[in-house]
Amino acid sequence: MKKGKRELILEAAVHVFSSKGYHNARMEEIAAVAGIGKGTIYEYFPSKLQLFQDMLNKSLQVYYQNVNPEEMKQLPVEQRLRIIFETHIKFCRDNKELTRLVFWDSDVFDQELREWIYTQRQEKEERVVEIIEEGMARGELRELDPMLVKVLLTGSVAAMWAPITLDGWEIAPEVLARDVTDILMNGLKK
Amino acid sequence: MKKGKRELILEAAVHVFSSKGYHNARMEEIAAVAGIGKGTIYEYFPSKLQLFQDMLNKSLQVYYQNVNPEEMKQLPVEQRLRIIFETHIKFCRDNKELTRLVFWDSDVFDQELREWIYTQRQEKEERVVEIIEEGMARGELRELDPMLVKVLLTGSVAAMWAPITLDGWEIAPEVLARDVTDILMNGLKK
Amino acid sequence: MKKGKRELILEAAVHVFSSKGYHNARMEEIAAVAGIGKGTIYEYFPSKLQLFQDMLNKSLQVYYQNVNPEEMKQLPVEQRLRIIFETHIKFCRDNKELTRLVFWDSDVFDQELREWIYTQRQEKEERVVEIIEEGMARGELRELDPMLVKVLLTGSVAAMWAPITLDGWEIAPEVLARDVTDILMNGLKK
Amino acid sequence: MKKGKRELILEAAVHVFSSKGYHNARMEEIAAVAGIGKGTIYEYFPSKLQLFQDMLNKSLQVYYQNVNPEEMKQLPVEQRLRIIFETHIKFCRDNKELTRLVFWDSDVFDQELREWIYTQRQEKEERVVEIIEEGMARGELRELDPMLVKVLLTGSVAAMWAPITLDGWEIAPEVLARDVTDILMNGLKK
DNA sequence: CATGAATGAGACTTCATTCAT
DNA sequence: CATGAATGAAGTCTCATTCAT
Repeated sequence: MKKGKRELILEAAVHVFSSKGYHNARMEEIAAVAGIGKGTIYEYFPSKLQLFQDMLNKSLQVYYQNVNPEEMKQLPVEQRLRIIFETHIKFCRDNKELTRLVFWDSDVFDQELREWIYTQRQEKEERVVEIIEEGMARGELRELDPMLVKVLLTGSVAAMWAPITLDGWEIAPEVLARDVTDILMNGLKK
Repeated sequence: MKKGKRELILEAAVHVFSSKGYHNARMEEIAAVAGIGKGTIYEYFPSKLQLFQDMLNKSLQVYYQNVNPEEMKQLPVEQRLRIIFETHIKFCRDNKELTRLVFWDSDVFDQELREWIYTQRQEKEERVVEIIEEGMARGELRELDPMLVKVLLTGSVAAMWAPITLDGWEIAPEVLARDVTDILMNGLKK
Repeated sequence: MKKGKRELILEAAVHVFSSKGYHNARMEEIAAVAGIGKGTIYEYFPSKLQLFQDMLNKSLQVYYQNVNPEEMKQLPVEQRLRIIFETHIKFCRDNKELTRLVFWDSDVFDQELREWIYTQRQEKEERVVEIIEEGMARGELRELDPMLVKVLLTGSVAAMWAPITLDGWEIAPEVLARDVTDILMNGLKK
Repeated sequence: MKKGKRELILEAAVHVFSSKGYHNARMEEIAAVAGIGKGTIYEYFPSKLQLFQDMLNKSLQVYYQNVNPEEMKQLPVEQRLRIIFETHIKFCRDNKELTRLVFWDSDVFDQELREWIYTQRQEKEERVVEIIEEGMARGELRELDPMLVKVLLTGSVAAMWAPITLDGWEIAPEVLARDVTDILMNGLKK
C-alpha cells in the first residue's frame, strides 16, 4: 500500500517540527525525512506555516475524536470522567512528540488556528461542564462553581502530560485514570 | 528615579519576548521599546539568547522566592496548600506576559537553563511532596501514591494559569485558592 | 563551454579579493561580479573566509606546480636557476592580481593555510638549496653559506614581483631571467 | 619625563596594529594599551585610518633617515652598498612588528599614503641607482641595465626581512651585510 | 581636556520560496 | 508531477565614532 505524498509529508512534519520546534525546523529536513525533494512540499502545501498548521490540525482532530466518544451518555459521572482521563493519557503516551509541540511552540499559531484550537477546546470543556452539571443535577456531585470544576478537571488532565511526555513516567493509563478520578471525586482528606 | 539601562532592557525584553515569542522578537524592537539604540543592548548582553535567558532567570527567581515561603511549617496541610495556590495565582495574574512566555517558548532554553528550571521545579515539587507525606503521616490525608498526588497538585496549580493569563478570568485569588483546595481535599462527590 | 558555478565564483573571488583586499571585499560584490545571487555563493562555500582560502589554495597550487618542474635535474646550476626565475616571472605577469593578494592580505590566513603555504615554500626553497649545494659539490659555485644564498635567491625571485605587478614593468621574462641569473652568478664587479 | 598623549597613542598603535593587522585592531584596545580612554584618541587623530597612516608615516620617516646617511659619498661602491644593507637589516631586527605590518597590511593604504611611500622608496632607489651608475662610471661595476640592478639590489634588501622578522633568523647584521654584498659584487660562480 | 556609554550603519549569513529543467 | 539550484529579504551582531558629563 503506497502512501500518498501528502501523507508522507505530514508524517515527516510531525517528526521534524516536534523534535526541533517550528522555527528550528527546516523545510529541507522535512523533505529529506519524507524522502522527497524540497520543492515537492510546495506542490502540496503553500508555505511552511500552512504545513505546520495542517499537520497540527490533522493531529488534533484525531485527538478530539478519541477524547469525545459519543456512546457514554448513560454512564455515571465518575466513570465518564475516568474514560476521558484514560483516553487523554493514552493519547499523550502515543503521541509524545506531538503533544510536546502543541504545548511549546504556540508562537506560530496564527489567529485562525488559535481560534480553531480554542473552539475545539471549548467544545471539549463544554462537554466536561455538561457532565459536571448533570452530576450535580443527579445529586452525584456537590454543588460547586462549574467553571472552577471545569478548570480543575481540564487542568488535571493537562497535568498528566508533562511527566508522561517529558519525564517518561511509565504508568498504566487505566490505573492512573482510575486513581486520579478517585482523588478528584473523593478528595485527599481522610 | 533613574532606572539602570540594564533594568530597562530587561523590562523591554519581557514585553517583547512575551508578546512575540523568542523567534519573532527583534532586537531592534526591544531596543525601541527600551527607548535606546540597537547597539546598546550588546553593551549589557552578549547575545539575543543570553538576554532572553537572563530575563527569564531573573523573573523565575522572583517567582520561586514568592512561592516558597519558609515560615509555614507549622500550619495544617490544607492551609499550606492553599497558600501555595494563592501565591501562584497572584503571581500569574501579576505577570501574565511572563508566565505566557515561560510556558510557550521553551525551544530556546539551552541545556543549562533547562536544568536550572528543572531543578527549581523539582525543589518546589519536593516541597509539595513533603507536605503531602507529612499530611499522610499526621493522618490528615488518605494513603495515596505521593507521586500521583504531586502530579495532580502541581498540575492543578498549572491549570490555573491558562484561564487567568490567556482568557482573562478574573477571580479573587483568595477565593480561587480556597475553593480549589477545598475540592482537592474533600473531593467532588457529595 | 559552460563554466561551473564554483569555478565562476572562484574567478570572481580572485578579482574582487585582489583589488579590494580581504576585508574590504563584499560578498555581494563577488556575487555581482560572478553574475549570480548573493546566496548562491553559500551553496558552494560555507563562509567568506573559506572562499578566500579555497581560492588562494587553488591558485597557489597552480603556482607551485609551475615553478617546480621535475625534468631538469641534469642541467647545470646556472640554467636551472634561470628556469626558476623565468617561470616565476611569467606567473607573476600572468597573475598580477593574485600575487598582489598573496603578498598583502596575510592577516586572514588561518593556521592551517599558513602552514600549508609555509610547507610549500619550504619545499620550494629546499629545492633551491639542493641546487646550490649540488652546484658547490660540482664545483660550479663558490663555497658560501647555503642559507644565505637561499635567502638571497628566493628574495631576488620575490623582488621581481613588485615592479612587474605594481609598476607594470614590461620586460621579456626570458631576458629578465637571463640577466638576473647572470648577475647573481658573475657578480656586479667588473 | 612625561610622554605626550599623542606619542603614547602612536606607540600603542604600532603595537596593536602590528600584532593584529589594521582591520582586526580595535580602537578600544589601542586606547587600553595606551592607558587612556577610548574617546581621547579622537582628540589627537580624526579617524582610525588617519591614526594608522600617521603612525606609519612617522615610522617610515625614521627608517629613511637611518637608511640614507649623507656622509658616505666618498666611499667605494661596495662599501656604500654594505652600509645600506646593514642599516636595513638592523632596522628590521629592531622593528620587527612594524616591518611586518608594512609588508602585510597594505590594503589600507589610501592613495595619498601610497604615493608618499612610493615617493620615499623612489628617492631611496634613486640613490641606489646613482651609486650603481657612479660605480659603472668609475669602472668599479660591469656595464649592466641600471634598472635591473636596482631591482635586484632593493629586492635583496627586502629579502632579508622575511627570515629575520618572521622566522627569527639570528645573524649579526654586519656579517650578513658583508656576505650579501660580497655575493652581489663577486657573483656565485667560482 | 578626558572619558566611555550610546549609537547605527553595514557586514555576514540563513533559509523559505521559486522556477527552469 | 518532481526536483534542487538559485535567490534575496531579513536578522543578528560589530565596532568606529560621537557627545554629554
